[in-house]
Amino acid sequence: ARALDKVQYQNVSIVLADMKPNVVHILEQHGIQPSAQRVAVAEYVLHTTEHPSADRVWAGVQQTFPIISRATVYNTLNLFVEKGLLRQLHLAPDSVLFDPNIDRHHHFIDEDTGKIYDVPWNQIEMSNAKPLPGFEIHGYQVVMRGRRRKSRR
Amino acid sequence: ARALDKVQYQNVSIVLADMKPNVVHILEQHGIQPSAQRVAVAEYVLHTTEHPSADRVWAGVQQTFPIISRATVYNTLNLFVEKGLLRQLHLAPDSVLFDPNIDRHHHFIDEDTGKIYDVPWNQIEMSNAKPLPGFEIHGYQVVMRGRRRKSRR
DNA sequence: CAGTAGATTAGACAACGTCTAATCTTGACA
DNA sequence: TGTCAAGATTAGACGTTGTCTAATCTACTG
Repeated sequence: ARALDKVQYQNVSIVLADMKPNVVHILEQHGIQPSAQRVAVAEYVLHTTEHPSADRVWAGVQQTFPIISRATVYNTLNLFVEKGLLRQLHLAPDSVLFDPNIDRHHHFIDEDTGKIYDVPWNQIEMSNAKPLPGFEIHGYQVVMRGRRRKSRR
Repeated sequence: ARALDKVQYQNVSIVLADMKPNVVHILEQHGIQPSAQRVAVAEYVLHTTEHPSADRVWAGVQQTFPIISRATVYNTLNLFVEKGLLRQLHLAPDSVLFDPNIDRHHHFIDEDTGKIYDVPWNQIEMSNAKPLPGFEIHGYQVVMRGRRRKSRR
């Protein structure tokens, strides 16, 4: 695997000091060419416990990697989803969210803030989650909605 | 309750022949002023088993009620949701969908066509669907994804 | 050191949903 | 019935999200 400790674009070169080689390996294991931009996006999106939107990722990555375009972030995130590195969530009306947790789990949505929380898979017992007749099921999850309880005593 | 058998706008009057008075009562029961446009939207959206988007509703209503603007359809659908007549679904990346079925139920998404099917509430047995600590839960549902099975023999 | 495949880019573009100011209709009241 | 205020509707502008395209750049090959 290559070092990938710097990248240059348009005569400007950028040193990627803190890039853990770990991320490069993850990309390669998923059959993704580890360009510097992709490493930067992976570095951000795989190390968050939130569920950021594409533009949120763009803003976050730009802080450590200023030279990256919006199109690349969108391309990269879609590539990661295609390669099984991320999952897309369609839970909010505003935008698609990306979930770095690819293990089975459920979601809880705070209706006030829009924040999304992971719920462990085995916290909910479920049975008879069968597909419709004539269909095959690819996956399922429980989506819960609620809001923070008023503190009382 | 008023008759509401016609409406006029900009010197053009439209007769609402087939409007079931039933729909007018439903609107009034939910505290909604039954204008002609609202009745037309309700007539369409409450009598479908699909899960149309707002623009889909607009197109559908226009076939029987040509004089209605896009803004009114959006306003009306949002009003219906606010008054508990419809529910919003955030299942697809493209647009918000509206569900005339306000009873508890689950959903199955055909990943090929994007079509959404209702799944009866009691078909799935679930337990321990508790809120996160410090939260109160407002509702929950199971979202399943899959595709039509290839026919074989 | 060229040549080529793949990655990146800026900006145009399309779709969805909201907003605003103006206009219209309705219902109340005289 | 005529007037008026409150509410409903409208066209179009606008903002955001996401995709697309053609051009440019980088990295790999020999």
